[in-house]
Amino acid sequence: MSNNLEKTYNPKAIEDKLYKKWCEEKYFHAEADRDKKPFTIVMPPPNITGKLHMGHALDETLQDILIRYKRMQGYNALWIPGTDHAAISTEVKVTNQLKEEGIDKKELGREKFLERTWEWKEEYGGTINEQLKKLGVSCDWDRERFTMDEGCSKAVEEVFIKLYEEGYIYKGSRIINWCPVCKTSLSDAEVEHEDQEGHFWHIKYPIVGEEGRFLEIATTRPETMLGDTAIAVHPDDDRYKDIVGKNVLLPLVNKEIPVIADYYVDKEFGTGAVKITPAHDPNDFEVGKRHNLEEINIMNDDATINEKGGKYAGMDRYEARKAIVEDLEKENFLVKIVPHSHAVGTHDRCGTTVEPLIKQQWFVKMEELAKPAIEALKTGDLKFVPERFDKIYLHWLENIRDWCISRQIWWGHRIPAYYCTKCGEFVVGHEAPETCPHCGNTEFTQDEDTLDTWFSSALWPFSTLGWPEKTEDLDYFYPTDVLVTGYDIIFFWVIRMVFSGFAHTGETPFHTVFIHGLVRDSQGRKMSKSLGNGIDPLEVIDQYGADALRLTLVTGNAPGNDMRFYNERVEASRNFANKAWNASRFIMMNMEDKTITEPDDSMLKPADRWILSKVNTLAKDVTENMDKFELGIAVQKVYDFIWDEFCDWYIEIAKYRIYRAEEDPQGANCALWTLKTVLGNALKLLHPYMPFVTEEIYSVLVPEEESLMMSSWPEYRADWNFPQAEDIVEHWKAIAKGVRNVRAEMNVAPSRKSKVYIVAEDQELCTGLELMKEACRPLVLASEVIISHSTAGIADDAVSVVVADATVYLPMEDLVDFEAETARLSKEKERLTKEIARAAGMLKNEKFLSKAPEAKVAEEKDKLEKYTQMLAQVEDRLAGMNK
RNA sequence: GGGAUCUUAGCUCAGCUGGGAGAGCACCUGCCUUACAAGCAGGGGGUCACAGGUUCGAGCCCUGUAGGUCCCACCA
Repeated sequence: MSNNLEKTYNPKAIEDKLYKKWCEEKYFHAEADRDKKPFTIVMPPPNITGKLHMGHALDETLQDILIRYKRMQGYNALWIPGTDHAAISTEVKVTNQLKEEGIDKKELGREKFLERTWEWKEEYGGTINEQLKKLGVSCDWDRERFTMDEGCSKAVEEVFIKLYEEGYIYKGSRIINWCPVCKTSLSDAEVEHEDQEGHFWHIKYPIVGEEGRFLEIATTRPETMLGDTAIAVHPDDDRYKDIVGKNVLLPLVNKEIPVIADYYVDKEFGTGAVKITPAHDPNDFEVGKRHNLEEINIMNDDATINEKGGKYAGMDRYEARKAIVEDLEKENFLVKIVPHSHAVGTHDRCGTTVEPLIKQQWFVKMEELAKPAIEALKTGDLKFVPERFDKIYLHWLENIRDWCISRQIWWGHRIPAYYCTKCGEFVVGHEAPETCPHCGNTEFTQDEDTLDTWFSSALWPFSTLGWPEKTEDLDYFYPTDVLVTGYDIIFFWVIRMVFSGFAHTGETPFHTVFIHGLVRDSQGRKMSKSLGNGIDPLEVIDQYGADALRLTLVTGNAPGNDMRFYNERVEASRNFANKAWNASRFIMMNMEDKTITEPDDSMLKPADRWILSKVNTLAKDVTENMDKFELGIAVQKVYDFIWDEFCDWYIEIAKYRIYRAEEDPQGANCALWTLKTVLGNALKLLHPYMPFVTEEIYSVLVPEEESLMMSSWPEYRADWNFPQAEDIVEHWKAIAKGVRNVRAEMNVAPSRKSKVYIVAEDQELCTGLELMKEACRPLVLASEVIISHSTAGIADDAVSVVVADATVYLPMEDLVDFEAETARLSKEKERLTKEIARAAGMLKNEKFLSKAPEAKVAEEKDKLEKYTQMLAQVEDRLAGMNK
């Protein structure tokens, strides 16, 4: 930056360079150190199937802001990165890739398939990390983990065995969600319910022994009638009371099934009679259990009808539906077809309609495990930001059902259960036993199933720190501090991490869950591959820089809310980076060839004190906001400070002394020192949000320091509190605004300078204003500024501007339209009259006086006084005009 | 069916424990003023969805209404 100063900020020229330096210097690395307080975040591991999308960009940016902030505050900040093996997603991807090569997964075999998947992981698994680096994330790459690496796998095995031995894991035959395309079971969380337009088929079943009498049922899935084993009605339903206990004839199948009574049935819905298919519906399964009904599975794993389906065998479930409806119609069993929309479960990874099936699966018994997780939230050991997500968390945990953890796929942690080849009994353990405890056999085969991908990520906060070993890292960094993630993943992951933390480490894995929303497109739609409306963060970085992207993602949005993303917003952020860059460029240009020293306190002008005071307050406010996770508010304050206070006012005021460096080197030094100091602090406050541009500027501004990211966070200091200086500068600002305003209204050319008279009664104010007279002269476009107590010597028709405690006069008779000036003053009079009425009204209110806080009452009194005085001045002016 | 959340300027959204309505973009006017036209200065524009209530005081708290979004849920 020093020699060839680029006029606009060019992120490409610095980002990669700085990131490389940070890595080389090991700034991101953290080791346990008992002299420092730890601050730990584990990164939600991106899937190895994925590439960086806006959701990641947001998630990682928030984490990076927190970790950089805490690091600067002196914490031993550790951020652990890693990736997730994403069991089903990856298996689907690799399977498809093989398919394109004409290779069938089954034929390839398990071993070869896994080899292939590992290759795939090596090739693509790391790309997302490279993309993350473009964002500037300061995570500890030396500690990068993978959910299927040795340590994590060990943790998974340990947990499985432990939970099994404690009775929390069991194997059972239960109805589960089955994906007929992926051919695996799914947990409830992996099933998405979407409303689909379907039909209600009304079918009549002949009642056995009552010739000509039928029982009419309504169903959305006629094909499952092949597996019907009963018809259920409500016990109190008078329509059907007499036929409970009788049999009906199942059409097409020609089998007699009983009519049973069960409270599950809703009398008001449909016909009040429900066909019961225990093997293909979760409710029917429950009803079947209560009534000891036979469970007839009529489907194969690919959702075609099996041999139990008679003539329909071999048909797909939807073909079978069509054929069955046709046959029912042919044989006069179909009463009517009514359009009906209802919720259909689909697999969240592939969109296939889920088929409820009875299967042998492994489950985690949840009720007991959920209790400490519920308790933690209630006691405050765990909290959500924003709080409203408490309810979602609690509702899920309080209604939790057992977790189906086995998957019939190959990519994942294999279940550590070993089956005796002779008697078929199994043993759970780290490896197969020597001999079967049941029959003495010595041959075993391991369970073919793998575990739900979330089973391993549930252990992430402690498996990454070495658990189950009792490592120093675990002892020092665990529990972690904050978990940052989207609300869409609370069920899958957050809840499972919390109960796992309690079950295996005895404590919550983090004390705060910081939840963010989704990044949507400019029209508010979810970004998706199918819509093709996704915006690639890397392209945004390429075009505008990582800092601009990061700033965009954290501003203009309240925590937990979704946000819309569009380039105009990034442009605004980029412009801000450029603004900061240019302000710095200006300062650097003027600092060249000079040694800046800290001036004696007495040398400081009101403007210097004012801006020091401002940046000091800013540090305090920003820290408070960040501690409350109000990141958007915090950075907005820094933005406003840099642009509106520092650039628009302080730099402009400082120019006077800078340009007179030769006549007054001490004054220039004083201004430059203040510029450097204040900018340095502002850069620190901005650094967590915009790490690259701030680091680059800082390295030139403060070359004596090693790095901005490793520097210390500004703290509020009592000696940088200058209310009097602030008062003077605020007066000057009001004067400048008033002058500019009036000139603009009168269309005075900017090039035309005028004399500016400031008349104020208060001596102290006059003295204060006088101190900055020359520095502020350009701000009021003045040829000369005259400050005094009286209007003596000012032409009667001079234009006046009334500000608090003072009146400003601009003698521009030739340029001013007399009528326009009268009108303007009248308008001003009206405004002031209103303000006075408002304040006076409040002060007349007895209740206000007695109940409002004293400070508020005093404030209103001050305003009343101020406006009254201003009104008098305006009226004076008007009287003068009308002479 | 249960729950959450939103409704504020033309657009997208902030607005922390209640104390004179804000930003960015867009728009209008004037400026290439030696850091920045990705800029500077000035300006217009809002019944804070609606109706009640609490309060000295409500965009903010309470109740209800309307509309939108999302999540959960075993009415076949």
